[in-house]
Amino acid sequence: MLSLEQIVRDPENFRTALVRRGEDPPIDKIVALDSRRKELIHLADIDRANRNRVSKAIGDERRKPTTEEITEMRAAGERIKQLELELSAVFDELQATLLPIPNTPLADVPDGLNEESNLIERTSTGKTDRHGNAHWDVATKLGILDLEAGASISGARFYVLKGKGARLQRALAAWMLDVQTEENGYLEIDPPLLIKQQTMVGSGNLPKFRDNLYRDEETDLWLVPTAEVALNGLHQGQIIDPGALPLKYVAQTPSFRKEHTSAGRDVRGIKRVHQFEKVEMFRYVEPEHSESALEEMLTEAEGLCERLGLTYRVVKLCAGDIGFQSAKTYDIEVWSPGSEEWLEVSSISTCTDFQSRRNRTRYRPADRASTRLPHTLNGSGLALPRVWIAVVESGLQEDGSVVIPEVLTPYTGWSRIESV
RNA sequence: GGAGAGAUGGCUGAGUGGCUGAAGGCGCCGGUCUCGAAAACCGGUAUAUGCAUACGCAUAUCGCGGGUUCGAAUCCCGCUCUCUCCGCCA
Repeated sequence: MLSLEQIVRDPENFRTALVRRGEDPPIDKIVALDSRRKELIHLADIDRANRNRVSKAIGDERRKPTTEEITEMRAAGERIKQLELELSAVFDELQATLLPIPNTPLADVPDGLNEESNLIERTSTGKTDRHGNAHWDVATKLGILDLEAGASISGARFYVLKGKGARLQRALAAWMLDVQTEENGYLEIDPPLLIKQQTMVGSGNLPKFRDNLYRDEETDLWLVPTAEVALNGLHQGQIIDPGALPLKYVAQTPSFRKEHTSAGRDVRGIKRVHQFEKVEMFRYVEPEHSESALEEMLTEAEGLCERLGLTYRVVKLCAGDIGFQSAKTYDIEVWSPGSEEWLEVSSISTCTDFQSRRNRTRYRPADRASTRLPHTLNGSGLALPRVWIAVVESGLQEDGSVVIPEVLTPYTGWSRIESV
């Protein structure tokens, strides 16, 4: 959520920033609602202050209230109730208006309304001219991927990994978690996967993106679409102690996404599925450090691709292509020789204070200082099925076997996947 | 699922209708003392909103929501969460 205070102070600034994303925000409506809100607060406060004064006098003088006082105070109480009623309606409308508005892009985010305006920052030295069989052929033949079984158990866009295929994924996840916790200083978290509505609102996934989320009707809980949601909820409503920032968390969880907005796209293989594993990095930082934290996280995620020997590139998303809660995003894409395309395996964003404000997550910079909103950053480190695809397709040998990256062998106990 | 207990400030813990935004203690911050420190003593220590250039003033908040009352942390109703015991269960 954007700052109401700041919008009212400088409406045009917000309008301009949001237009860059292709949005036409109802800024005028917000400003009008806010001035009505202030007016109502003021009127109710006058009545309340008066009532408090009279009641206190009665108490101090240890007497019964007079008939006139009772009549008058009852009338005041009635007015207060009415004002509060309208105030709560105005507040609700203000919330409903603000919640679907996305974050404002940072100044250095490139202009553009769709992915064509994204900037390729750099491409690793690996080959991109290498072609091979697609993972759905290679892996099926090796007996490590069973798309039919996935479809039979759960339907389209579900899959089953078997044997060394399952082990490969587990090894990737374990290795990534180890790198993040042992080298990069993240604290490992194993969060709940069923999420309260309030927490989903806090991260920015609700109210706008309910179509892409799974939900249990009976308990009103939502399946995590990314661990970001849970890690972002970790401190909601809290005031983080002085000196505690930065907080760095990493979690491996499944991600559940309906993906029917993209029906018909990427239908083959496991590139786009309803349930996938992902290792997610998340940081809470002081606003002063959020830009450098973003660069660090990018470097950390790139390091993983590098050490897996994958060909990858870094893309800086344009204003129209960054996610709802993001102010600036880098994507990392790895080359899939089989399908001859770049696969997004990581998306690294700073959400500035957008999520903290929704969550009421605050921190105290120093003892006795007043609270501020921390910046939150998230980044995949990395998304598993796509890394799995790239590892399998890139490691494909002439004889149909697959050689896996050396960093993984301590986690697998073998270095090659052979035909059965 | 059944029975019971509880939820007050950073922590602990008083408080059954007005003098309680909230005693006392701990912690924290500042000061006195000291060569320095400890101890002792003095003072200060919640969040949010509105108004004001500002000193500041006002309002709200004692798990959450509603009700009674001139007035609610305190009385009534509903909910959530935590704890204990029983049942069930990976």
